[in-house]
Amino acid sequence: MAKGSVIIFAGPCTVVYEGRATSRLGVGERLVLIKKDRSILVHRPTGHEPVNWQPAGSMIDFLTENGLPVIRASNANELLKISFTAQPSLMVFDLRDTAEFEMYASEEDMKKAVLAKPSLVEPGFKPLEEERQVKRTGRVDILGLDALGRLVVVELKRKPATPEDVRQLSAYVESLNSEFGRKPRAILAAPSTTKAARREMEKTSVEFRCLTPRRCMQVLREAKGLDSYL
Amino acid sequence: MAKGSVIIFAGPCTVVYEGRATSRLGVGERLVLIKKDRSILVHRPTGHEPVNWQPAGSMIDFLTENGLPVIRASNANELLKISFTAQPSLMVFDLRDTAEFEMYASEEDMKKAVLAKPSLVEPGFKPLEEERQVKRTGRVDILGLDALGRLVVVELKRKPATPEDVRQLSAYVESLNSEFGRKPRAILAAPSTTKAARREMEKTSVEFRCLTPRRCMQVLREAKGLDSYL
DNA sequence: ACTTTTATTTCGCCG
DNA sequence: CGGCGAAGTAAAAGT
Repeated sequence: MAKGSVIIFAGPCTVVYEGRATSRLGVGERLVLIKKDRSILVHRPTGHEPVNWQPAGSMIDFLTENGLPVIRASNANELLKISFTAQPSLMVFDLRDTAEFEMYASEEDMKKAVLAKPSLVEPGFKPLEEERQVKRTGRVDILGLDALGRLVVVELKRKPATPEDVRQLSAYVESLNSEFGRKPRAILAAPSTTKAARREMEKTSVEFRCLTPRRCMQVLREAKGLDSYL
Repeated sequence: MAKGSVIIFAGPCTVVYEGRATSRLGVGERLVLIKKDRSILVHRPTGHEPVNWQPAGSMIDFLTENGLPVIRASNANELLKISFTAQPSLMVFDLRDTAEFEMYASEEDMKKAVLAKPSLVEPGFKPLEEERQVKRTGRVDILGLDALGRLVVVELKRKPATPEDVRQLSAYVESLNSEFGRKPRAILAAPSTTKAARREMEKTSVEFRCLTPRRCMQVLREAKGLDSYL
């Protein structure tokens, strides 16, 4: 992360973007942030997302047209052009920031929790493999055996399960059926389901298991506490 | 859009987020933008995405701890806390911005182009309905008939088609099969496909038709040119 | 208000 | 480097 200056232009401008799509924005007062890594953001007075932007590594040119500043940020396939219609204010900040950003309770954390405590899925569940590549279909979160020794595919979601999630899991079931000649059970573990997902599940024998990121965090903390004794 | 002030704090701070997940960020110099709609952004010196944020409508409190400013931005389930470790610089910008943001060549535009010139899908294609609701499955982009009078489901994508897209289209085929007792043809029109999507298509009789947003834009321009004569 | 879909998604991982 | 799935996705559109 290290350090770098951030330049802010504040003033009235028009914005044109040509690239993956095309956009036009008429005259209005905005903030333009340009960072040392040559990422650029155009912010309107509302909305937490920039109206236009260009990711890091763009080529940034500062031009003048009719005595007013113009910023061109371009890469191989995209062009962002910001034309000021009056002299903008200009500020420069030198920022030093070497801190590490840490995030917890991701879907990855949910998987760690299930591997640490498989009964989160159901009593007697035994994980065999994680992230198994299923032929021509994709990757399964966890593959394991249930208490009766039957193959189980587990899909983890940190948000309410959608019909999409159910279809994806069904596709895994079909592929594994082809591969092993036996239909595995399918368990979708998520904090909840949407109604449409429920309907999709009724059609496809996918089972639902309620599992929240919060519960997984608890398990991980307990597991970590145990680790410190080993 | 109208107008509103934007407040920028610049200075060293720590950031804590608790909500859908949990994050921690140690001391470093950052920019904090607060807009009139009470959206809030924390920007590090690099990266075009904010490291932490809170969407519009958050409750924002300005506090003081040990003589230094603390910003708390919270909503029902989430809390963002920014604690400065030295006096930050403070700037306020009053921005007036009423311009309309216009974006072209979206998936919607692709649909308009196909309706204006159905042969983009294939010669003899005749659209019947757009955005048809399919029972318990979702909405189909375009439903029509091919040159031989067979039912055709068309799905449009402005980006390379994924296995996800193929599965979704297959689900439509199944639903329409149940509904009409006849299996429709399925055409996925996109600028390209991923390899995995190709494999998925081989399994499911979904056909691919190359169609780029750029070509659609041309057609729309032509159609617009025609319109001006009518 | 809730669900579903889209996105110039961005980001990270893995082949 | 491309493909693929996740994201505190966010925001828009439909129900």
